[in-house]
Amino acid sequence: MFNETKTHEITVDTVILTLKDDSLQVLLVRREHEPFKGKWAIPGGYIRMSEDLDTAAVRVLKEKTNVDNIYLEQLYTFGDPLRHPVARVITCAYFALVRANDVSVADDENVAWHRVDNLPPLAFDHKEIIQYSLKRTRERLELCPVAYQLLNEKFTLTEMQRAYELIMGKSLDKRNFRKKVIQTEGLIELNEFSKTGSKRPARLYTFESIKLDSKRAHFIKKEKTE
Amino acid sequence: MFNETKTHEITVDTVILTLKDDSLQVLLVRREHEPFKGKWAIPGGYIRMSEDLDTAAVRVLKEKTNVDNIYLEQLYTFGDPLRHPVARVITCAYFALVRANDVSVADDENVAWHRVDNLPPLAFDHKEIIQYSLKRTRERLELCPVAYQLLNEKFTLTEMQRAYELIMGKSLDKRNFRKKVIQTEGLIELNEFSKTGSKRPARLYTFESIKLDSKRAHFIKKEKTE
DNA sequence: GCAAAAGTGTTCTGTCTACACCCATGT
DNA sequence: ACATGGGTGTAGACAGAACACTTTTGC
Repeated sequence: MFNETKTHEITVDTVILTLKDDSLQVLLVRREHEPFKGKWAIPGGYIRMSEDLDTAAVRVLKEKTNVDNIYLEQLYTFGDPLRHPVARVITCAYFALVRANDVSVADDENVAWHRVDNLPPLAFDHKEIIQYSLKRTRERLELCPVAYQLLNEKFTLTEMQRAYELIMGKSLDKRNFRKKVIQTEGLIELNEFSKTGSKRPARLYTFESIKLDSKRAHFIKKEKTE
Repeated sequence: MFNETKTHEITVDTVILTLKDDSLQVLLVRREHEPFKGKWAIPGGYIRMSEDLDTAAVRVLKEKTNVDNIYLEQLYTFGDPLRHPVARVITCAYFALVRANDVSVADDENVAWHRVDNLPPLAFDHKEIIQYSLKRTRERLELCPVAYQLLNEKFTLTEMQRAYELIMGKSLDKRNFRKKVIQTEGLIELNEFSKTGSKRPARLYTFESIKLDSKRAHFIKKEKTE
């Protein structure tokens, strides 16, 4: 009976997604300790006694990537008693969308971006968590333009379309995409043009700085319909 | 530093919703102990070491209502350090949709259904949890006909429409509602008619027994589009 | 002048909304 | 026969999908 009432450990783990090298990538860290020593895992940590779950997730993100003020949303809480081979650890999973440029990661043999379509073997149930975060990201994208969280502050519509395509995993019609996206509230057309490349310059756009955090994320759909 | 790495207590709390007396109601239990002794709260309990979170939620539900095999979905994990005035208790909240007829509750001064539009003062952050469960239920209802989880096995379309109206909080057009609902996959038109009442008998419908559990709930939308 | 990406409209189709009357039964 | 809730169809608005050519620049 003691066994049945004992409390459990609880952690936060965060799936950190970015666009990089024309693919959707997730930040993984190599585990330094058993279990799964040497395996890749999504970054996580314990929750301090004075911290809200969101705050803990923000802290973990900041520690790993040195970014804050980004899109961060609680994903799901995973509590299978067998998910951890040794202890009983329940994890409250978050996911974050970050701009690759904003991130300063020690991208070395122990911390690295991995393409979500080519993941290495992962510790615990982290593969399932990542898969679920992708599903949720797609759902979010259908409701609101969170993709701009992955883009630079100024971006072309082609870049934005490519972000959508990478996340949704399918190609989109250029005209339909633009027709829809230009009537998105908050999108601002700039009088600037990308000067990259040897082709026709593309108009740049930006987004009003709508601060989305995990608290507001619950209400995205509601806000849209009101 | 000890304080910062100490583990936390974790519970599951379940918002149990039903339709009763032409209103959406939630099952509340009166707290027997401090803190909030005597206040109403949603039922909850500790997670056993060998239990998955879903299993714990099912168990709590079974203990309180003696129903199982109903719609149960993880809602959100609430972890504000101030949500519990004494200890640090993180709660993984679930919500369940049950048929009032299936439930056997000791409906007394300590366990009772309450209309969601007229809640008594609640312990902890349980009001917020209930509000969020209503929002989620509305979202689910837009994607799939979970309302049948609240209806008797055989029901009339008018009953189903009323369920939608109570959950969505607005009245619906009868013809549009029927047009949409009759093309829902899984709805079966019976050659039986309700003989209640003194008016024209209404055709009865039923649903194929699609077993929805919290695991599948993640994939409801996906299944619909595939 | 040509290669390469940027930019631009129309038609069709299916879905959602608004809306009013007849039907079957019990009393 | 009448009161009551059950049951039905159509027209307009809107959103999403399919689809091809012209424009601007660097080389």
